[in-house]
Amino acid sequence: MSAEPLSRPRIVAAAIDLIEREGADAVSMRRIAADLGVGVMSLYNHVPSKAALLDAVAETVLSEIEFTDDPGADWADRVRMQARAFRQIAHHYPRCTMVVVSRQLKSTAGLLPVERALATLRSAGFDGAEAVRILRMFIAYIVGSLLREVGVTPTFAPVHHLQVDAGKVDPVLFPETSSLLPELGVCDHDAEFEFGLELLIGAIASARGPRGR
Amino acid sequence: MSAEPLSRPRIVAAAIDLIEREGADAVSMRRIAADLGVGVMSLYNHVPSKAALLDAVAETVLSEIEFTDDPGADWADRVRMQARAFRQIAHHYPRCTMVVVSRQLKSTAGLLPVERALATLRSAGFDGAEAVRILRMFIAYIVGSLLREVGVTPTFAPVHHLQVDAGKVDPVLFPETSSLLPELGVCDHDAEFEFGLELLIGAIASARGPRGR
DNA sequence: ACCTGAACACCGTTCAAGT
DNA sequence: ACCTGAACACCGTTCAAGT
Repeated sequence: MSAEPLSRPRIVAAAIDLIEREGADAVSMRRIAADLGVGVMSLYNHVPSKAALLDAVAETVLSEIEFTDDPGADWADRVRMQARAFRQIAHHYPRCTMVVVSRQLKSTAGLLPVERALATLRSAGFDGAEAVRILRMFIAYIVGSLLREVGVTPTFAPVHHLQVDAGKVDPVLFPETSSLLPELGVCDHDAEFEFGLELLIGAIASARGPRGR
Repeated sequence: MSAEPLSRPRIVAAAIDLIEREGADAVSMRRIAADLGVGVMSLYNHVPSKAALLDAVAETVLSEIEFTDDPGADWADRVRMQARAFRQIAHHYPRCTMVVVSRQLKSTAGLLPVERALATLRSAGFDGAEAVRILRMFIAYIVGSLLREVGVTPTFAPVHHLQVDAGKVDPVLFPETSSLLPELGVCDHDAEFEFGLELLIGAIASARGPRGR
């Protein structure tokens, strides 16, 4: 089918394609090989195992984040931009998001974002320990937001099914939930994400001020 | 092996056991059947598919959260307690956490926590839309924190490997990261979680005040 | 109603053989 | 160095047969 030689990047790209087309459950070495028009075992010349391939998928998606950092800008603006850049994963590779988030990478693929975030927070006047703490908090919020956005987090947030079978939610047992079904049934992901982001940045900013820096 | 009859709860319990013992990857219908001392196909009399079984695992773990709500307490205290109760999942069923978080449930299993949270936020004076927004933000933060705690979120937070191969992090390319390796290499999950929780509660509290209620 | 073994269409990966 | 088919030890699930 393709004249190009088999290579690790081409295999990873095929895997990402397959995941976006049919979901992570559809991934198999045999399927990817078929998509590339080669025998299964050919893959193993470039990738040691399926697990390693999925790690490579995660690393690649992570490394494709476009961080356009403006070191001259306000630290809060820089944090905003970095958080939004990270969130782009969910838009560019929605069905890979779970793969990215569920693989424990041991490479340095995700190190650049970390470096930038730490530098930004240090420039805002936080010491090392504070910067790490704050970074972890932002990552927790962002990762959790991505999972909701990608439609994976349980029972909470867009509950279209509940809206549809509104009768299923007993208004006596769950008065608040059933009265808020309209609100629970829709979710403006942009607005939702920005709301929490601003809240966190605001909280961080006022934590920085009072302590006097 | 066991005199008790096969039943859905027994199958789910065996699945949870297996996940906690050997991880989610070890789960197979055949393995669970073997653990229960029955033929594989017997399982299908109580559970329609492996996917449904994993959903049941998620629901069961979710429903075992111990929410001890004190409706008389301060709303901030109630939010604190509910967030901590949710986090108990990571302690009680660490290796099931990813399963819980990665399954999109359509049952009402997780509705009770939602109801309680909404009621608490309404009692604090937030209107319906605000309560939903705030709940989603807390859930994002908690879910993201659980994933870090369970050791699954990529490259960030406890980077023991990086600490071990400290030589791997180029201090020229990643000055902040490499100088903060000690801080990045350890993580007090309790402290980390409480830090973000208090920050969020504080921010919510001051968002409530100014608007005058 | 519940259990079951055989069978089918898949998996990931090892190995020995090719070029 | 790279590719490959056969083979092995697994999968989830359908179906027909048992009780």
